[in-house]
Amino acid sequence: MNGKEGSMAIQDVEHCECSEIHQNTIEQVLEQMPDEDVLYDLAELFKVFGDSSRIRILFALYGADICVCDLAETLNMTQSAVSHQLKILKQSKLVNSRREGKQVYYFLADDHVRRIIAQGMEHVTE
Amino acid sequence: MNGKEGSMAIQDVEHCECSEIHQNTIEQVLEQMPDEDVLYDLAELFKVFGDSSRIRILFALYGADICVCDLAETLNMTQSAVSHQLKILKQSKLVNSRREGKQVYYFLADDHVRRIIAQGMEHVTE
DNA sequence: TGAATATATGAACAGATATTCATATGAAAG
DNA sequence: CTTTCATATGAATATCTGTTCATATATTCA
Repeated sequence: MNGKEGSMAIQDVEHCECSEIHQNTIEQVLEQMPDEDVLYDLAELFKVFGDSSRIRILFALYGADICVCDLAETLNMTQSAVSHQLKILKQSKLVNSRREGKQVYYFLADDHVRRIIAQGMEHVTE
Repeated sequence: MNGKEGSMAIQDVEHCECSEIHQNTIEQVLEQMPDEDVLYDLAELFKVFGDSSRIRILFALYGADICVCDLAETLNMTQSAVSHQLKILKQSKLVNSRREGKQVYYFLADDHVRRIIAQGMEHVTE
């Protein structure tokens, strides 16, 4: 009895007890929303940036390619911890790596990463 | 015995067993790194974007001001869950609110939010 | 081939976090 | 002022996540 009836289906649960629901507002908003999976991917992307260790790694790689060991030393982290985080960063396509003998050098994948970080910095440092 | 001695102090622990540490690389990287607290704040900021529910809320608010109840209904969330997330978004200064009678309308705080999201979208939808 | 070194990875644990449930607050209408 | 309605909030819980520890993999050098 809230103006939403019939063919909606899937989940016919109430989510709030309010009676003042603006149905047309809701529909308009829903129309301009990206697909659920895009939203999910976007959240996942930001989640990767949302950790101090990973942000520090990304900043370290901002200007130069660095090997795992130097990263660990620079950031006061365990080699293992760095490796784990680098794996996450690589899976998210934020960094890439190349092998040089025994060492593996990591570097930022592209300029998207730099731009996203730069945007965030603007908000933080204003 | 790794070339780093004397006045460093604070934490004199080894973080990896590598002997091939490039000391000058490390120093250069450390110089161009922002302060720890800036990095922390930046990570905290992205952490807020790094959750599906909050991203969905932000997208819903992208084009229009919406009250809590409509948000809940639109996003298939509990009113309580929405409120909790809105609080986090507000504390991070990503949204603001105004009261209109019994309802509270939320809206994006500024264009930083839109730009950060837009940058993320570029990476995700490419 | 074998030893040494740099990196990767799996399991376990501790800390963080999103949701739910119950309830409090605050505005509005009678 | 009392009731009703919209929102806020505290506590509890289940889930997720980052680090550590132990160990595996892979490359170089003797």
